[in-house]
Amino acid sequence: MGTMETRLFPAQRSDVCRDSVLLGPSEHAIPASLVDTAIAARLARVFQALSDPTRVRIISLLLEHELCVHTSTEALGMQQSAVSHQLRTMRDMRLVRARKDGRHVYYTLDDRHIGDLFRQGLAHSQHL
Amino acid sequence: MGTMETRLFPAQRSDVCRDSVLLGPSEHAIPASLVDTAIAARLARVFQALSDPTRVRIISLLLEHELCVHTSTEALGMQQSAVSHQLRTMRDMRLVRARKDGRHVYYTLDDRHIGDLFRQGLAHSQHL
DNA sequence: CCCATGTATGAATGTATGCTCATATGTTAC
DNA sequence: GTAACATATGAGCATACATTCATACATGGG
Repeated sequence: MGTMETRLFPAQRSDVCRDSVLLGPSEHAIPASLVDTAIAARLARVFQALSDPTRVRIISLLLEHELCVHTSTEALGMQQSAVSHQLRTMRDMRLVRARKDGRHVYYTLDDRHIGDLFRQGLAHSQHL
Repeated sequence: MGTMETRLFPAQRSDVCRDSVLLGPSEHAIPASLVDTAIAARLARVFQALSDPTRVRIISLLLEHELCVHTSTEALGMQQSAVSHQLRTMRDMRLVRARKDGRHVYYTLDDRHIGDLFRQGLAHSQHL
């Protein structure tokens, strides 16, 4: 966690535009914190996985314990097809895992980090 | 952080389908953790704000200090118009704040929580 | 074996969204 | 004023994606 030490709120008037006067016109100092394109894409993908209301609600459902598709469908008040499609998406995104038992399929959150992100996002969205 | 105590990985076979046997056919116990539709929508919106590679890169840029549009544009290697459009979106989403100075406009992260979310998401995306 | 139940999936559709191009607005310098 | 620079914005386009409908697949009960 403490890998990236960055004070967020200096709000210094230290723009690189000023630096460019010292460095020369095209010699802009690109902030070292700029993430690589590939990294950015992966990170965006993670957030995108959580960027849909239905998926958010599914995650909240699974925070407590695993649920089968049928129950989730009823809890969400949506069509079974829609839920299955989302669960498929979420499986591809490694958000959930499926366990088959007879004709039921039970879904669980794949990773506790997902729950953590969910909760932190929730905290932020409430203090907005 | 410790507001919601949920063990994520009991993987108990405690689905409500089983409970429904006890409760009656349509008497499914909906997990209390299921968030309200409005809450879910807001939360999804927060994550959606971070769900685009360009926005992610912009956030990473602004982690260190404020930057003007021009510098950001060069750092990102994108068209000025594209960056301005994104910054506009991000302003609407309360991700960034603008400060005007002469012909420059400097952007900062609006809230330190954004940086926190960013870092936590980054951590998750890397351990995937 | 047949039927009900639980789940998955493909096609179609509507909508959201990110980018580009062109252009408008605002500011500084000459 | 006029030119150069910095930023914003609207229209158009292409793509991504969430849902619905119809249907297929799988399993268990009678």
